[in-house]
Amino acid sequence: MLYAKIVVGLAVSGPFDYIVPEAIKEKIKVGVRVWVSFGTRRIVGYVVGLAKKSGVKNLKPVLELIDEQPLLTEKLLLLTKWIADYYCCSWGEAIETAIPEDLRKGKKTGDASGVLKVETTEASPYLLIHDLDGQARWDVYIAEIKKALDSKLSAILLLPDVPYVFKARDTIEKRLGINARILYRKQPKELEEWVKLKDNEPKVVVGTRSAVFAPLSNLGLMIIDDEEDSVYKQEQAPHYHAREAGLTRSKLEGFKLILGSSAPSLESFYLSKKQKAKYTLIPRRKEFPEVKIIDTRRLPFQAGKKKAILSRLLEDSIYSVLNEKGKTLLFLNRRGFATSATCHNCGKVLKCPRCSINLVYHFKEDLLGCHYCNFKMQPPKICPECNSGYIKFSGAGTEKIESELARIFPQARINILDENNLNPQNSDIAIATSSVIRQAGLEFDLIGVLGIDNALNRVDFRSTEKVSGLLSGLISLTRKKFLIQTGLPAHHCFQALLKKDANFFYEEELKQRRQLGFPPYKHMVLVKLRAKIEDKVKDAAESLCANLREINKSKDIEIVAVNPSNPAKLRGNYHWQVLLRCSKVIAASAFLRNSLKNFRHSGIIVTVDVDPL
DNA sequence: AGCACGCCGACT
DNA sequence: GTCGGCGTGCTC
Repeated sequence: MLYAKIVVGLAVSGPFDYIVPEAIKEKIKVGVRVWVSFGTRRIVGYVVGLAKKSGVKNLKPVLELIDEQPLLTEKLLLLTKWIADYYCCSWGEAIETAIPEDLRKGKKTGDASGVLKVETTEASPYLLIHDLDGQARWDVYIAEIKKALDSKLSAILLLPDVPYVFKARDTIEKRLGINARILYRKQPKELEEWVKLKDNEPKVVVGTRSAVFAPLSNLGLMIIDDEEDSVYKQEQAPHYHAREAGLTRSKLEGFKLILGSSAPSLESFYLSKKQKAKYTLIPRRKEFPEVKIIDTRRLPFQAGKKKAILSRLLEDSIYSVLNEKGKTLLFLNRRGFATSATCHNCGKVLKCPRCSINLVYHFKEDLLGCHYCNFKMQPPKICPECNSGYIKFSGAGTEKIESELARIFPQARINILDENNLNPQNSDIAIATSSVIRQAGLEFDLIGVLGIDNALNRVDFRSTEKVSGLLSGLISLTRKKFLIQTGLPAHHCFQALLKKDANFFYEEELKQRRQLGFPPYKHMVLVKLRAKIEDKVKDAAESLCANLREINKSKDIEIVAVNPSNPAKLRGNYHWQVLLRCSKVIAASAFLRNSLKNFRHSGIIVTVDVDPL
């Protein structure tokens, strides 16, 4: 008798044993897909093991073989198993996040030939490239890819987004004179492209997050560019991070892993600090601008009025740049005109009906909009709450700044840069939110940073890191003058710029993270709960938290808090979360898997997010 | 995640 | 009397 150990793409722990029928005994292999009856359903199963005996009675048979050759290599099975153990999902769910959709639905591949195996036993060194120049790291990438190909090994290059993938593919093809493959979710002919990667020809694959699972068997190199980008963390469960998956895959398969960024994550910097990764700093080639930090607490008041949006110094600087026909960029991370709409009479602040978020007034459309869901409404003439007061708009967004500037500098051409219009060509003064920073090749004579304190005052331990990354992106767009208006001038994310020391911020931030027991020193785990009824979610979250505290025996696992999420209401659902902290994620994940198994509150959806961003 | 089984309310 | 609500348990 032969039995197959099979996992399925559902939130159920397996593997499940099935009888292998005589007819397919010779053909079934670890790594193939099969059709199985599961409960009352017929679904795709993934064979993760074969055994001569089974401890389970009344087994069902495997219904049908889907693949002639293993779809999943042994290494890919190990990697997905690790994803399941670390990110607290089932092995089957992890496998399904690693393969194209057509394969999850049981579509046949038209056969792939992967027989020959080139084992690479090279130790896996990690390299972190901190590239202040912005583009210089590409020389290293190209050289390393060439090196891999010369040793008849393949390379994977990950980028945050599809347009970058195409750009990178072109660069590689041009500089190396080869053909590179492209891989990203939902690309045309994704399945075909995926299957083509399985032959053993050395090749270069350029892709997005999911390409970390590209089915290459002879990897010599993986590069993760812009490794600090949050898109490398999957928003849906399983919430894996491509950097962590890449590090683990590198350990399993023994290839070199390069992390590249102009503003590395603290996780990666810490990796290099611990000597686990080699650190290379590429210095900034163009001149460093003059940096000034303007203390807004000491801004002179305009005669009898509230504080000005622009400080005197910034206003004067813009004026002289204008006079010299130069270009100014003003950065403000708040879209819209007014960031809150308040009733003059009862003080009611208008919020999105589906989210716990203030509505933002957009001048051009003359609409109030929610920046979380796409809710929009006409601004009411009088307060819907008390039916008497007028609605007053306050808080400055990019549109407000635009109108202010138009008043102060009537002669200037002023434009807001956003997703639809990233070209500052015809602007004397461009106003932008963070979407602009990625745009390569922009150059300004003056950059002014406004309203950054909101971002810094968030109850998010990563807020400082985000601001620092934002500033380093911005400062790369000028070689002349960089002005920051802030009420927190002593903050290390600003002081780092004054010191012109690339590592100052990281050292300082790591000190604080260590003191507070935050990542990368400790791991956070969020158990998220959501439902339509607020009280139900609250009760469920609190009872889950109490339950976890009661049954937790591990000294390493700390059940920190139970809170409403931020935002607490999103698209009509209420969100609560239980926060855990630990040093050993695999153990904490196993603890949660066990505890959540018999925790059922009807109508409530529970998900686990390990290492949340 | 589904899907079935089972025990309570309001309808032809 | 029965249709159907969803709470509960299971899937080799």
